[in-house]
Amino acid sequence: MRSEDRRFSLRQVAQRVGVEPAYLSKIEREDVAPPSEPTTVRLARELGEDPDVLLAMAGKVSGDLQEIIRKRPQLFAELIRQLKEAPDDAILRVVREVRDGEW
Amino acid sequence: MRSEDRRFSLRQVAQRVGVEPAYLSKIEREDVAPPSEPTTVRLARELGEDPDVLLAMAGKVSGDLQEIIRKRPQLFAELIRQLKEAPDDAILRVVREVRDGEW
DNA sequence: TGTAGTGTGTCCTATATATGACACACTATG
DNA sequence: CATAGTGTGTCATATATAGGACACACTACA
Repeated sequence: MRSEDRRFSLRQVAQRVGVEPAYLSKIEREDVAPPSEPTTVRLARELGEDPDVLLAMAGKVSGDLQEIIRKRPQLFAELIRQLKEAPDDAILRVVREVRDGEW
Repeated sequence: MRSEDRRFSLRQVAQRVGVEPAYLSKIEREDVAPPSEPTTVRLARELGEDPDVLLAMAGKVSGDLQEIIRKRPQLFAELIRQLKEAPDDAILRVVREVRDGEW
């Protein structure tokens, strides 16, 4: 049905996200540098995508993650570098362990 | 001995770091925005400080860490948010566990 | 066949980022 | 007391970042 597709036209999405259609067009075709974090996040929400994934595609890391790291730089730096080569499921195991963990 | 102190004069350090003395002066007094990542890292090395810590003070997160995160955004996002409130020693335990871990 | 909606190309601009250049006033020292 | 070295204030600037404005050509549909 056309009235459904319409909701995802460039202009409609652009309006909901709060940017100019022409700008959104260029973003989609990667004709311009990726948008700012706030814009990227609004866009992700509008498209039902994971903001962290879109931010990653934009070459960025969410500001809230950065803040967490910055509060204990050495600890997190070591942890993350340690996990650089770890397989996904090893990281997942750590995530669960921490979630269920007693400390 | 003066000749030892001299090595840490603004100008000497500035020269080794590769910036103008006036600029370094402002950086030290936080009269200007923190320098770029490369400059911050060179400065940290010159002062014998941990680059990750200086970067954190500059409100930044090392580019190599960001890259690691960006390669698996969901996994790392969840892990890091999970560890937001964890005490230092809990994180340290995870670090060791991963280091010694079999995967 | 006209009109409403679509995506896109070109040009422009405001703000932030990251730093340099240079002059100046002060201090220690030979 | 002259001079070599110190830190600092002021001004300027180059590049990057983030996005708006507007016109245009195409398509669908009434």
